[in-house]
Amino acid sequence: MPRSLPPLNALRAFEAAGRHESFSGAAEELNVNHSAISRHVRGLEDRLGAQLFRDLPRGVALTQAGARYLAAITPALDRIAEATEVFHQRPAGQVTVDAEPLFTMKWLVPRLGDFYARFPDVELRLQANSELADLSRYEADVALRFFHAGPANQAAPLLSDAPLYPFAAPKLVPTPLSPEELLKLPLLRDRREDTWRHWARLAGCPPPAAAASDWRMRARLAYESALAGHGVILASSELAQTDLAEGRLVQCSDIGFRMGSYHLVLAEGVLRRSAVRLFRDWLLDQSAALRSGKQ
Amino acid sequence: MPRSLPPLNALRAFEAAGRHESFSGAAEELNVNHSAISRHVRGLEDRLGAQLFRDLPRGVALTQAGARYLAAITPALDRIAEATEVFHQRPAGQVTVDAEPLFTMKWLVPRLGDFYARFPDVELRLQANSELADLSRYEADVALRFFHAGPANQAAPLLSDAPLYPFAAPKLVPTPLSPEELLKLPLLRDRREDTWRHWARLAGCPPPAAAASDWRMRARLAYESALAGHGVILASSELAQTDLAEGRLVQCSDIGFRMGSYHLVLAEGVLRRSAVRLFRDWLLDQSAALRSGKQ
DNA sequence: CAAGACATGTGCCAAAAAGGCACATAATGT
DNA sequence: ACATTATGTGCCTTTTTGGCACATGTCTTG
Repeated sequence: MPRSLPPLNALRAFEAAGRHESFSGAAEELNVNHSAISRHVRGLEDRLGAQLFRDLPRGVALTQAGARYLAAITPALDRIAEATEVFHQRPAGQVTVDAEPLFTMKWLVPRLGDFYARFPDVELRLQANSELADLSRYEADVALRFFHAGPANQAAPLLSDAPLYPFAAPKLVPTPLSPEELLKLPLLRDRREDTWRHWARLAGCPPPAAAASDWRMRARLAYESALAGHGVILASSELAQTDLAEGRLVQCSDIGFRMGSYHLVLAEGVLRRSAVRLFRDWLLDQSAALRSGKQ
Repeated sequence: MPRSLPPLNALRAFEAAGRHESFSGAAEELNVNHSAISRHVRGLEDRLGAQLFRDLPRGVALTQAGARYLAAITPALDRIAEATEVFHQRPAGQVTVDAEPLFTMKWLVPRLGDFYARFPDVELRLQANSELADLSRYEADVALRFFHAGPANQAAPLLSDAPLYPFAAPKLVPTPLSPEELLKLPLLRDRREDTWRHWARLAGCPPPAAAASDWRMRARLAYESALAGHGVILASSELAQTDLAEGRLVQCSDIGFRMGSYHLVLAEGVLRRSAVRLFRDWLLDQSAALRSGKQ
């Protein structure tokens, strides 16, 4: 049941001619010669097998069928024009974004160049907070947060569910290691979760013994320590992406797992602001592009 | 504020591609090569300055902006297709038409050839009644009636408001006459109205004396009598049109007047039937064409 | 893991559509 | 009668559209 549409350019000519009840008027509106309108309308009439205009001593008038048709076509084209309008306005405004520090630095900031280029008139205000707090407390419009979330969460769409893998500076570990060897290295531990214990279980090894370097630190510090070659970190492959690509980190093992995922949380009612909608759309597109394999 | 529409053919390509989330699929639907779709979409993206699709490892997916746009475009195109559909179906059905006998013969019947040619599957059932009767009494769908009507009547649109002029067979009156001479000829009078008295007043003459031939007869008979050369008739110039064109009648004077007009009356609810809508539209178009000077 | 199938991008060229110009017709108003 | 307005049409140019063939990159399958 492929839908059968009339020639759309002829339709635009007809619609303008119908509104003006004048081919010349339509021609002027569409910046073409009157003969173009005349031909389009005639072509459309032939194609539809119906007379749309009637000759007047001076000009033309819609027939009943033409008037009826016009009454359907005009709002349809209006709707198209309206939907298209959106792309022509350069949206402006501020968006306040609250995100976890490591995510901000390693995921968000590297992509913002694209956003700034596309929407130079939208001002992003970045805030870094680790805690899962009420958005209104920080006066943020959107927050990017890590949840131990279940599956699809309508209210908080997924941004990143990349699994955690072990990463280290290449000077510490020039080449992939066996799990046993890896667990003998200094393990950088996040302040909040003992992810290494979980990893060891997955790898089929005994839980790693506590060591001098096992001080648990904030994610941001742990990551910097890994970059400095002080140990191995379990980090999201998406966060590590740029450092991996530029050789500052290497992936030490194929064994990885998911602890949760990053999600987008919106403050009440902010979607009414076009700048916020824009940022949200852009974020979700970035996320989808990342997950679909390409950049 | 000329509305700015995107290239509509590109839009159709985008819409199909968006629905399928596949350029090949869209190409198949539109019976073109996939490269045509690819180019159209790219052109639209360039023109809108926004990305509508994202590359997938295999195929494409809509971006947020693309999805939002599609959601507006699809119903608009649907609406166009729906409105266009009407022209493709060959409407069928019966329409029962009740009209005054003279109007039927001299106005309606001469034009019906056009109707039959356009809508061969619509069956017209013609009835002739002189009286202004309830439509339902005759079981007619539409009636064509002469009113002494005021101006625009929404419920009963105008069909013909041509003025009455004196007509006669050329063998009786080979050339236009002065009113005085004209009033000496046998005057054919309609059974219901003494229109000659009115005409004489307009022409600035005394009311015509009663004569042997002044028998008032039905309009149809009066008209036939005029054709046969038995006298002069006051008749609507639109009704006399064909006989005038073919030389069976000549107009005897430029003095004319309006007694009322022919209108279209519809029975309750019959507009729900497409055949009736069609006949009504056709009638109104005929009427408008006639009044606008051309055929 | 190699081979084939899929899905899309692109250069090049041909076909088709659209548009402009000039002129014709027809009606209107001075 | 004549300029003006509004549209139809033949002829030609320009623009758009589309197809083909090939390239890339991925997924599937034996």
